[in-house]
Amino acid sequence: MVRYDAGHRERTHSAIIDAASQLMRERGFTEASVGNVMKAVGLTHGGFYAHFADKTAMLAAATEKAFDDSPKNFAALARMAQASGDVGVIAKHYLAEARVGAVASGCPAAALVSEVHRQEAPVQARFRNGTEDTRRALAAAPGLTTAEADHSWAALAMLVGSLALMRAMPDASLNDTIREQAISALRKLAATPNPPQPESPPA
Amino acid sequence: MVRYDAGHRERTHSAIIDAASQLMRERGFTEASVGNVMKAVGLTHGGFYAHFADKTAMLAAATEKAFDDSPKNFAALARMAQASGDVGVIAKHYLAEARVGAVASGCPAAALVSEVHRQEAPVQARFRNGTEDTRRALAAAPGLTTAEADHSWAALAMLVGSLALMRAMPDASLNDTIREQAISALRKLAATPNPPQPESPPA
DNA sequence: TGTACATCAGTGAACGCGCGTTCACTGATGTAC
DNA sequence: TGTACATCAGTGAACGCGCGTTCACTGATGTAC
Repeated sequence: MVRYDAGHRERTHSAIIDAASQLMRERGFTEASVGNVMKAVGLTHGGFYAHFADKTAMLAAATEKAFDDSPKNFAALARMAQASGDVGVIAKHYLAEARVGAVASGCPAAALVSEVHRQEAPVQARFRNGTEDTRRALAAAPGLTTAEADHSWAALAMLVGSLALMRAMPDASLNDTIREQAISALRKLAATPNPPQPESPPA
Repeated sequence: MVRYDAGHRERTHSAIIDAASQLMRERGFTEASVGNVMKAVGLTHGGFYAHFADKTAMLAAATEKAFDDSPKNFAALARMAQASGDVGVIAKHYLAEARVGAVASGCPAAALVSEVHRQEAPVQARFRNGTEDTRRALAAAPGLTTAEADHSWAALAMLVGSLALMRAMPDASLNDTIREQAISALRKLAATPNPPQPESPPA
C-alpha cells in the first residue's frame, strides 16, 4: 500500500461519484451497487464507507453530479436555436443518434424518469432540482416562454419522453420518425400563434 | 389441498400475470420478483415454474397485459377530444391527479419507459407493440395527424414524459403547472397552422 | 541514527437477506379393476 | 363396494449468488523521543 499524497482522498471520493452517476444512468439505481461502483473505480467494496454514510448518500451525490451538465447543454442548445432562428435544432441535437446511444453520459432526466419515484427523498430532491434547472435553461429558447404562454415544461417533457421512448424501442427508422416529429413539434410549439408561421426555416 | 375444478390452472396463470403487471409498474421489473408476485397471488414461489419457463416469460406476459387497456383508453380520449372539439381534454384526463397516483394500474409506457431498454428482448418487444398500438389510438385525435404533418409520436412522448416527470417530482403545484402546459401544448400541436387559432375552447 | 507509535486509505472475510431456479414431496380427487 | 394407482396444482427446503453493511486488519508513511 502506497502512502497517499494530499488530495488523494478527495480524488477517490469524486471518482466514486462519477462512476456511480454513469452506472446509475446505464443500469439503474439498483445495479449501481456499492460493489459495482467500487469495482469501476478500481477499489474493493469495503472502502466505500470511508467515503459515504450509505448507498443513498452516494446515489444522491451521483444524481446531483449527473445533472451538472444538463442546464449548460440546454443553454447551449437554446443559444443555437436563437442563432439559427430554428428551435427545431434543440430536438435535432438532443435526440441525435449519438446521444441516444450514450446513456451513461447522457441526460439523467431521460435515463431515470420512471425510476426516481421509488428512490429515497435525498435522491428525489436532487433529481427535482436538476430537472428544474434544466427546464429553466431550455426556457431561454426563442418562443417557448412568452408573455402569453409558457411551454417549457411541455417541451422538456416531449424531449425527455422522446429520448426515453427511442431507447426503449431501439429501431433506427422508428427513431428517425420520433426525432423528426419532435423537431417539427418544437417548431410548432414555439411559433407565435397569430402571423402565419415561417414553418420551415433553413436547418 | 383441494382438488381443483376445471379452469383453475388458467385462473391462477392469469392471476400471476395480473399481479406481475401491477407490481412491475409500481416497483419496477426487478422488484416484480417471482417471490413477490406469487405472494401477491397468495401462493408460494415454488409453484411458479409450473406456469412460466422463467421470470422473463412472466415479465413479457405481464408487459403485454399491462398494455391491454392503453389503446382503448387513448381511443376513448380521442373520441372525447373529437366530441368536445378540444384536444386538451386528452392531457387533462391522462394527467389527472388520480392517474398520477395510480401507478400500478396506469399507463405502462409512463411507468416503464426508462427501464425497458435493460430488459430482455421478449419484454422489449411487448413494450414496443403496446406503445405503437397506443400511439395509433392517440393519432385518431383531431388535428394530431393530418395530411401535412403527423405529431402523434410527439404528442405521446409529451404525455408520457409529463406523467413520468409528475411522478418523479411529487409536488401538487408543480404537477398543476406541468398538466396545464401539456393541455395547452396539445392544443397548439393539433391546431391547423394557418387560420389564427381558437386558442382556448371551453374546457 | 534508531526505535516506537500514530495515521489512515484501502482490504477482504463475514453477517443476514432476497434473488431465480430446482426438486422431492403432499394430498385431494379421479379412474381401473 | 373396496383397493391400488395416476393425476397434478401447489409446497417448502435447498442451491449458488449478489446485495448493503460491519469490522478487524494491513502496510506505507510521518512524527516523537
